[in-house]
Parts: sequence; structure tokens; C-alpha cells
Amino acid sequence: MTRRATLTDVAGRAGVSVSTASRALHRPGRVSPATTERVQQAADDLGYVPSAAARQVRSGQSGTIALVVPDLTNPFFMALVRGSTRHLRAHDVVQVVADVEEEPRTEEQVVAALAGRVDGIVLAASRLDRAALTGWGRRIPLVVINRDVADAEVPTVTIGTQGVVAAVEHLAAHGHRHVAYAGGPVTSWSDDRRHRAVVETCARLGVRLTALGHHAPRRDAGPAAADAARRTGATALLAYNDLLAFGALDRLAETGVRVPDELSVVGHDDVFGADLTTPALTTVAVPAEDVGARAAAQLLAVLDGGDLPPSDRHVDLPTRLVVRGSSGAAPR
Amino acid sequence: MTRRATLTDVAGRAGVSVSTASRALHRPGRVSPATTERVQQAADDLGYVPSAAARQVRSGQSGTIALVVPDLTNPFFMALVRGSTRHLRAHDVVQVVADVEEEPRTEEQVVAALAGRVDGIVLAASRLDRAALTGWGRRIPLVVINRDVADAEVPTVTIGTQGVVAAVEHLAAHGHRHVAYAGGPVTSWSDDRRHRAVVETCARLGVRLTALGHHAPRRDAGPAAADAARRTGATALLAYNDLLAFGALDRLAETGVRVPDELSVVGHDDVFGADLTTPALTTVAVPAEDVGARAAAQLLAVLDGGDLPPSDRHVDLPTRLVVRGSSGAAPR
DNA sequence: TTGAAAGCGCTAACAC
DNA sequence: GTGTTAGCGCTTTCAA
Repeated sequence: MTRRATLTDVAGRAGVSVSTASRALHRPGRVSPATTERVQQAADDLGYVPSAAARQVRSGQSGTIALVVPDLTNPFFMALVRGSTRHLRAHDVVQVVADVEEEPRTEEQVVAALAGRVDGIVLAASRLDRAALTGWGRRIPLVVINRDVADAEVPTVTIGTQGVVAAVEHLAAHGHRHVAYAGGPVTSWSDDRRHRAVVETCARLGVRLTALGHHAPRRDAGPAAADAARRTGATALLAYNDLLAFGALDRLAETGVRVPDELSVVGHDDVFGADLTTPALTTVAVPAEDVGARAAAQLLAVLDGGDLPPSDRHVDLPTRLVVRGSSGAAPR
Repeated sequence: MTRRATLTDVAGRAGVSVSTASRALHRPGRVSPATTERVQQAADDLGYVPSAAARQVRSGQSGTIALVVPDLTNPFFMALVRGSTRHLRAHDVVQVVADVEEEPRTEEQVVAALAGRVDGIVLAASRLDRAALTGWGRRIPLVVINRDVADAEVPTVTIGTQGVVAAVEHLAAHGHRHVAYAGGPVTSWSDDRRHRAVVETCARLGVRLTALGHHAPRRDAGPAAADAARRTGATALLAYNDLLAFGALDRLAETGVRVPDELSVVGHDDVFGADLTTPALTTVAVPAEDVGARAAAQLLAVLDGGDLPPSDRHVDLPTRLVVRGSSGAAPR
């Protein structure tokens, strides 16, 4: 592989000017069939691939948007990515996916690196602080998922608390009087919102609630959450997400605690694998693909429509409880 | 959001020339502190973000490579993506991930769209035919994962058959005399290779083998594979990948077939969730992150080294069997 | 139908 | 230390 062929090379080989070559390649019809043929042949011989960058310099548009997620190995974000990909593909927009591995530092760097090469960015569950978020919002079209940047003019897509509320109600209906909540990352807005909803619902139903503090949203953080839950004497454990719940189930099985007989466990997200565990995990289903698609749609709207009607600036998608085997009646 | 600010805007606001502005921003030290300060202030005020495209037109390099995978929702590819991401991040290269959803047509389009905007492409488990592959290999630096393009000069990273061979040996050692193999996609090179290894090992050990034909590498294709396996009278089912094995387990549980007592099941990839099933899935562990990282490394080597020593052009990474509960002694 | 030339945003010689 | 200028690959007037 030597230097990539340029349009000038193609034009030279075909014995025409660059402009003719350009036209032949992109506006067939404005050039004689014979010439078109010659140019295409030359392009083929040379393995010519048009430079998107050069196009972009002229048009000011890259035809690319970026989707930044905190953890690609979390099946929830995969689903989200897929929803976004599909929407964008249908609109001929190339998508860049970046995984920042839950690191705010990395996220900042990645956003900085991406800002100059894409037309807009979707930030999923961003761990950036509000100032950074509004700062970037000034420099490049932004859409955030599961963050509230209400006063700032950044469009958002969030997921509702219907599911967790239903989860608490479900537990209360099965006789649980004491529930433990294993929280997510400190910087997580979702966790904050979810936690509030749980607090409120427990209060309303007269259920005692113990907060177990913050946890990394990963399976390996689950065992500690399970142990903590057991120590509180709660009869049900509500986990920030399914990965955490998986880890809790691991630990409970290991220590011989029967689920749900001795402890009910409820996750969140209904990720791949939630129905593989024994017992299968009761969890909150989130329309992750929709979330991705809506965010992509919002970004495209901002990009070519200019401004979004206020009603569309903040989309909140509903969640719902999926009851499986890991939750049941409270002990005794 | 109006037009994005350009370097000219910044220079204008700071009252200096574009080149000074450029230097102040990227080569502090070659410009007086006072000027640097003014320029940076102006850039900040304007929310200036340098255009990567413009840079690229000059340098001919985008600092971006693409990773194309057949299915992002398959945890195996997620792991691969992560390995690649990490390697590239460490080398300051931005990565574009594209999910082509097992569609050769989509793959072709995506590659075409990406070829002009990235410096190179890693194709994981490409479904493109050999001609298309070599064609693209001529136009842009390419590395393929789990494909054999031996004669063409495309570097490859493949995974070995140690794991499946060990799986067959393990089954034979436990008294299985008849094994069924549920194949992957028709266009899958991995399936072909894996299948051959199974055929050979079975022959060597005097184990009867029934091929169940091709299956989509997804959970929803598993039930049919399970049914087919049962009909053959085989005592063990070797699945092309874990997703297929999960689906088979679903179906076996549903129809009351005990695993492994009545039928042993072995998957491939050891994806997330393989240890969540009951019984946990015996499977072949693949160093997916390594695969991604090696492919990325190869591409970078091609990109800046020019040519790769022949010994490094084709990397084959070893796999190993992980025995869990889903496989055991043959019935009676 | 085709060609010449300008210009997109940026960097790097090359002056001063 | 700073400004002027040329040119990266491409598209698009504007002429011919």
C-alpha cells in the first residue's frame, strides 16, 4: 500500500480535469458516457476512495455523529447502541461509538477528541459534571441520555421511574416491610433519580428502607451489596442494575441464602442474561433501543432543523416491572 | 448554535494572524505569553473546536480506524471491541465501531462509507466474500479477524481450535459415542474451521458425529438445534457459540430434558452469562479482548510501519475448554 | 460537455 | 515572535 490515490491521480489517468473526474464520479449525467466510463475505470484501477475529510472541509459537515457510553460491556448500553445505530443508518449518518469505561477523565478526553470530527454527540449516562456538560453544549450539538441538564439548552432522553415504583409496590404487596437499596455510581444521575423514587414509594407504602450506599454498576460489586443487605435484615434487595443483581445472586448462592425464600432480589434494565439466572431475575425493563433511537433522532433534528420544539427537548421513556422468580413473598 | 467558530474567527477576535493563532493553540512556547493568553481567551469565548477534517486534509491522516463487527449484541464482540478500544486509546487513535447486524449488504455499505474517513479498518468475522475482501484490501489498510485470506496480503487474527478439540476429547472421555454439532452461519469461516476440527477429532477418537446444519448465531436459533440434536439420538450437543447453546438450554429445560444427565451441552466463546445458566455452561474460552487488541496492533503496525514481518501477519490465538455443569457422563 | 480557478479550515515553510 | 503564503483533496461557480 503506497499513498492513497487522489482525485487528481484519477483525472490524470483518465486524461481529464479534476472537475470532470469529480462530476463523473458523483453526478453521472453531466458528463459524456464515454468520459464517465474512462474516469470510472481509472478510479477502479487506482483503488480510489474519495476522502471524506476533504469533502467535509468544504461542506462543514462530516455526516458522522458520536455516541459515548460509559461501559460497552454492559448489555444495556449495547442495546442502546443498536437502537441508535439503526436510526442513524436509516438516515445515512455514520456513527462513532466510544466506550469511556466509567472514567470521567477518559470521557472528557474522548469528547474533546471527537468534537472536531463529528457533527454532534450523544452522551449516554455521562459522568461529566454539569459545568463541563453545558460547556460542551456550547461548542457542539449535544444530546444527553439519563442526565438532567434542564435549564441548559441540551436536549435529553431519560427513562422513567414507573418500573422501580412498581417494584416497590410489588414487594410491599408480597408482605415485605423492609427493603434494602444498593445504589449505583456516585456520579450517576439515574441512581439519584431512582433512589428518590424508591424512598418516596417506600414512605408512601410504609415500607422501611435501608440505603446500602454506592456501588460500581458491575457484577463484581454485587457480592458486597448482598452481604450488606443481609446484615440489615431486609427481606428484599433492590439493586441499581442487573449486573449488580447478578453479583448479589452469585454471593447469595455461594452462602446458601435461598432466593426468593429468604431474600427477594430485584434488578434494573432487564439485560441479556436476566432470564438465565436461577431463579430468573425480577427486574425493570427499559426500552433501551428506543432510548438510543430517540436520542439519535433528537440530535439529527437539532442538526438539520436547528431548534427543537420545547415539547421534544426532554423525552422521558417509561419503564415497567418484569416479575420473574427472584422475587416473592416475604419470609414467614 | 450558529456556525462553528473557525481559526480565522479566533485570530480575528484576538487580533492576530491565523498562523499565530494556530501556533498559540498547538505549540505554546513559540508565541509570546501575552499573545497566547489572548488567543486562548478568544478561542474560549467563541467555543472554538479545531476541525479534524481540515487537519486531515493536510496530513492525509485521520487518526481514526474503524472496527466492523457482525453483531454488537453478541457479548463476544463486545469483549473484542473493548480490547481494541483499549489498545487504540493507548495509542491516541480514535476508534469507530460499526455493527452490521450480520448483513453482508450492510457490511459492504458500511465499509464503503468508512473507507474514506478512516486510516484503516478491522473487519471482525466478516461475511464478505473473498473477492470483496481482497478488493477492499487494495484500497485501504485492512486487518481481518477470524477469516482466512491467506494468499492475499491482508493480515489476520484468528482463534485456534484447541478448545473444540479439547471439548470433543472431554466428551469422549466421559463415554460419549455420538455427538451432534450445531453449526453457525453459512458464510462463517470460523464455523467452517471449527466444524473441520470437530470432524477430525471425532474421527480420531472413533466418536460418531452428526452435523445439524447451519444456524444463526443467536439464542433464538437454539431451540431448533436442541430439537434436532434430540432427534439424532446423540448424547452431547456441541454448539457453534454460546448464544446458540443458551437457546438450546432454554428448549431442553422447557421440554424436561435433563442436562447433562440426558444430554450434555457445550458452547463456544465463554461469553457473559455462560456461568449464569443452570447448569452453568461448559464452553470454550476465547481471549476476545486479546483478539481485538492484536488486530488493532496489527493495523497500527501496517499504518505506520508500512509492512509487517510475515511472522506477524497471521496471528492465531489459542482457545481452551472451560468445563462447567452442562457436560458430564454419557447417559447409562 | 469540459476546464480553470477559487476556496473550505488548517499547518508549515519562509520571510521579516 | 509574528505575518504571508502555499497547498492538502475536493466541489462548485464561472467561462469556454
